[in-house]
Amino acid sequence: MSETTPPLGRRERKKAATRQALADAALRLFLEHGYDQVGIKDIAEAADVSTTTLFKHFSGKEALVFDEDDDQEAALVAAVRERPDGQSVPAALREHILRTRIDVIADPAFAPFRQLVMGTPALRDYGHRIWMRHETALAQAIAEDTGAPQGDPACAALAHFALEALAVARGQDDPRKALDAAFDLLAHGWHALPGCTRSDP
Amino acid sequence: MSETTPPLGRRERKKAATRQALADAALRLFLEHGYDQVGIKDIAEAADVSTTTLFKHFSGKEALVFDEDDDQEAALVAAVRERPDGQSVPAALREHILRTRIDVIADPAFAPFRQLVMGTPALRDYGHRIWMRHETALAQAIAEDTGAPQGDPACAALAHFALEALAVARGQDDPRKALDAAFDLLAHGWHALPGCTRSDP
DNA sequence: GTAAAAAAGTATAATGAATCAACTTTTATA
DNA sequence: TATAAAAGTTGATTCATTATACTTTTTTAC
Repeated sequence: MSETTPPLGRRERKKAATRQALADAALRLFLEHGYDQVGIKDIAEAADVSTTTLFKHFSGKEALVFDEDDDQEAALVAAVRERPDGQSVPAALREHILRTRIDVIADPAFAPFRQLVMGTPALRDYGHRIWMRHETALAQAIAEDTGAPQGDPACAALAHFALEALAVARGQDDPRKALDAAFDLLAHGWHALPGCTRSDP
Repeated sequence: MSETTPPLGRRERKKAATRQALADAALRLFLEHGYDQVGIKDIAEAADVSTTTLFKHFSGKEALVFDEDDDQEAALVAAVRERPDGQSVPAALREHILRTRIDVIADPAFAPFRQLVMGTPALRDYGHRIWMRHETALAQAIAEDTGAPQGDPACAALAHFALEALAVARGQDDPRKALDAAFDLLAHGWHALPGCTRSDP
């Protein structure tokens, strides 16, 4: 669906292996000693390459932790395009994010990784940034779906807020409940909330 | 309203002067040559202080560009608390943000500054981060206003989205229109939009 | 009014991420 | 097989930021 498919040459195989060795070494060391306690040099040494080689594979220290997920964007767009009949766009996005980004991380096996990322500002920010990269693609998919013009501000807003909903949810005690609250707001608006007195149309 | 009020000692006066000299020199140099072309050393020299002194006044290179606005948060909270009768929370926030963060910047005199910040990823991100710092205070103000419990996820979501609306608006051709679209979404929900077929309750 | 404390500032060196330039080895291919 | 492209290496270099140890200024308390 993307690159040179199955027949990888020896070259690309070795390249991928080096890259993987770097990512593995980095994650292991970060989990063992903490992100700030591990230097680029340590990682390169552990993977038995030079630091310059490391930077040819990864754009920076934080990138070592995140797999550059190409499919993630496709899945997000598909969640909108191929949602079941009768399901609204916000509902489709809520379910997709809940399934792929909240429930998965809730697995106790991911706890140390989760703790590493959320406990390191540089990693939290970087993760958030690459997640938000899907904003324009998602906005476009929503616009197409609803027949709105390219770059319609309402679609752009929904796309942005839907992606941000993940950050909101993660900052709360009960992420699932918080995600529901955020998407209820996006679906029905603040005026639809119970304790919303003093409102004007 | 905050610090040692009028009677500033010589010490604090000089300190403030040094700080201002640094901020002025930084902004001037950044505007002249671009953020990445100016080093910390250049700024310190222009303000005639050592680089160590610079870092005693500012937490980092990006902070030189932004006045650490203490009142900003107070104004945001006040916009919710002291809004006119009959105005909803989203409407109050929309107006406040439009007035203090969109219309002001639209002044052509701010164009170079605006261009500097928006054209420099490090500055754009930093500015966004300090703006989002008001999230919890705003969420609390909203919760108090509506009688919701502390840390209510719907209030947290509204606070987050309302602040993010600024970023959405700035990324569009017509920021004012985009801000309206974003706040319409927050106020009335996606289901209230015209081209919103295939929706479920 | 002076002495001690607190705070601002300086110089210098170190760390750590990221980049640059020049070179070697490996792999693929014409 | 020759050769070009890509992977990797070495070593130096830049730049923001921090640490250490020192000097000067201003305040405050006696």
